[in-house]
Amino acid sequence: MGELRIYNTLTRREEVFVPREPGKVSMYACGLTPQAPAHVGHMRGVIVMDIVQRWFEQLGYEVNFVQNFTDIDDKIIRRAQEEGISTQEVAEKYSRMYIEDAQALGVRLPRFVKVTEHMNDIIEMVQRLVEYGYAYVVDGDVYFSVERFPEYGKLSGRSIDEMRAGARVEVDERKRNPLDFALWKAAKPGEPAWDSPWGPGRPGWHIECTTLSLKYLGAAFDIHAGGMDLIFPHHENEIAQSEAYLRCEMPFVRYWLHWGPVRLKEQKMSKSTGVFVPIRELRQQYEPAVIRLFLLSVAYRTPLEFSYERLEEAGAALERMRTAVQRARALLRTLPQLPEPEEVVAQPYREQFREAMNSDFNTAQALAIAFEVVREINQRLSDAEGTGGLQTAGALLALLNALQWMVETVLGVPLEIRAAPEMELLNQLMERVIDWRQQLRARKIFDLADRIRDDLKSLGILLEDSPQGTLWRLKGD
RNA sequence: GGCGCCGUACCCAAGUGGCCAAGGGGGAGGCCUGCAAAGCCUCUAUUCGUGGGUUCGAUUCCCACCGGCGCCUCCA
Repeated sequence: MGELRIYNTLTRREEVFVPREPGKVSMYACGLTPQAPAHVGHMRGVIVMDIVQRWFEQLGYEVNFVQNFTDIDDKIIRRAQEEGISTQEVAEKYSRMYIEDAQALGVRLPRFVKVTEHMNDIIEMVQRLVEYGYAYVVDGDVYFSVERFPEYGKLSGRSIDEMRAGARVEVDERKRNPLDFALWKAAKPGEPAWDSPWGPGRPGWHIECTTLSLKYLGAAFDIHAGGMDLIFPHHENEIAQSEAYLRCEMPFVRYWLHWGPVRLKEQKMSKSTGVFVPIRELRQQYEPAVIRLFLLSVAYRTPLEFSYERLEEAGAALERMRTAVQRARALLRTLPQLPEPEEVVAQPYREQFREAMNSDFNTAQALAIAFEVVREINQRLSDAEGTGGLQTAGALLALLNALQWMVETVLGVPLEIRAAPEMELLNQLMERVIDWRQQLRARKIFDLADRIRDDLKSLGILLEDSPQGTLWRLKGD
């Protein structure tokens, strides 16, 4: 049970993860088309991949994580026309915004690669597919012939016949099969275009991921990830063209990982439907820690209903963790020296947490373990307050370390209260305020002491009295 | 119509063929406190959509039904 198991969409089962190369993990996530601000649905993928990467690192793997920007396509062209700027400018603008959002959420950035910087690679790959007989040319367009790839449909679990029967797309008469998809699209007048053996044009939708992932990660790389809505047709088509390109001698990808959709008002959050919450907007209202906690409170494959109520709950839960950490630290600070951590106390929790993460990155369960640690920390703090004894200091430290490892290192949720430059000054000021108020309380001038507490509360500064003294903290957002 | 997923307490949400069905939020009571706050303790699913079946035993496996969702078209 000590090994990582990942749900593989291809086999529809959880499988023990075995890397292509010992000690190394190669992974690719389909990035977005930078043509509009990213929304919460995109953010879920970003956070999921961050967690996956972090966990692999904890397991001792060296991670090579690549993600693309599809910086040329129909939507970008349209957007450029709307905004009156070039397609490069559109892509640049929204890519930068995306990176900024990801960083703000504490995400470790993957290696980003752009489609427009790899046109030669793409053209070469399309040429090969034509050469091998998997693709055909019509009027400057190049199409992949799904019938030439017998395993077409293996990822999404459908057959060519089934799909043809239920096809809702209008049929392009030039295609041999309605499911055939474009590898290369001839440019229409006025569109950005690149020279190719078939005339000026640009890549079809799916080819960029094949080209880029194979270029940077090689064949049969470990993990290919994306939202569930990409399973068909995007990833299905990627498999077809990639394995055709590899002459069916080896698989394109070892493990397919897909996260569930974020929904809003009972409907999938999506740019096309106009039902979405931009990350930008959310970031103004909630700090990254709360957003991450919200997203991680549900297993990554489960659809997640977006709601401000859930966000508020995540905020309350985070505050519970932070309060425990703060109290524990305060107690430890009163000791003449830091005790030796009593690891045996924290070990079972670490084990359980590990097991949860190894179960297909089950962050919901992992979080439950973290909260059990919080409870034990609080219990020990209560005991210490009751008896005035600090016998448990070593245990407390071990638990605190474990909690920080779980929540901060692995889940990437910061437990530190924000570290603004003014914080130091505020610290010193509060130290004095608390001291003055303590004197009032000692003289039983409670009305004034209470008024100080109330006034500070209205400013968002909470005071908590305890036998060990008074703790203060800023009210969580 | 086809493929697939889900239905667990007031809300969110893990999970397992058989120990008390995690955890968070909320609520109730108690303890602590000058009062608060925080915290601790207890309680809040004899039960896991409904009806069958398999089994010594099912919430967990199978079937049917009801309800919700995703994909089949751009989509993270």
